Amino acid sequence: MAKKFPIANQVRALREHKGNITQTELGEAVGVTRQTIAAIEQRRYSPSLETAFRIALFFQVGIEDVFNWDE
Amino acid sequence: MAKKFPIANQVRALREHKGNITQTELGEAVGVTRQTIAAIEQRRYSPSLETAFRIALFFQVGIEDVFNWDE
DNA sequence: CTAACATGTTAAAAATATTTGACATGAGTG
DNA sequence: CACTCATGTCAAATATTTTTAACATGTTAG
Repeated sequence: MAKKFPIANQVRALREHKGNITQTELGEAVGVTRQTIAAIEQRRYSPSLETAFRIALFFQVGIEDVFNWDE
Repeated sequence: MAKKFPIANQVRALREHKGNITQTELGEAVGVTRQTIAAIEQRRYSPSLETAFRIALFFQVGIEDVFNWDE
């Protein structure tokens, strides 16, 4: 079970670099709960493309600056 | 309901440009059904980030060459 | 110390994506 | 015409994501 999904991400690093945004704050900003942010950071599942886009938009970077293929 | 999701995509154009790939062929190549490809092309829902990545990889372009924000 | 956060984690429910199995149409071919 | 193929669509089932509501830990501020 629990096979980790094949896309790495920089969410935690971006949160920290962009002035210590909290999981809760990021979640509120992009419209998901903090548990969802935590699950994404831990690569527990593949978020929707829409959520991924919203996170990238929040940090004002491209999607591929947040998520990258990593099989 | 049925509000269209806010990300446009170039899947159909890419299929046609890349030598008339069929929805069925693309689906098989990326591991989803042809109905899923059809739904994505028609913007009926937000695919998973993983499916989006696999489509971009298939066409050998970046994710943002396939999907773009469009609220 | 105590109170307030930030994060981890989990189980159950709700929402959404995806599959499966149909049936329909139009285009093209023999 | 009859046939195949590409696509649209739909309903029901299944899978996956996301929410909600807890409880736990470590850290920091007063």
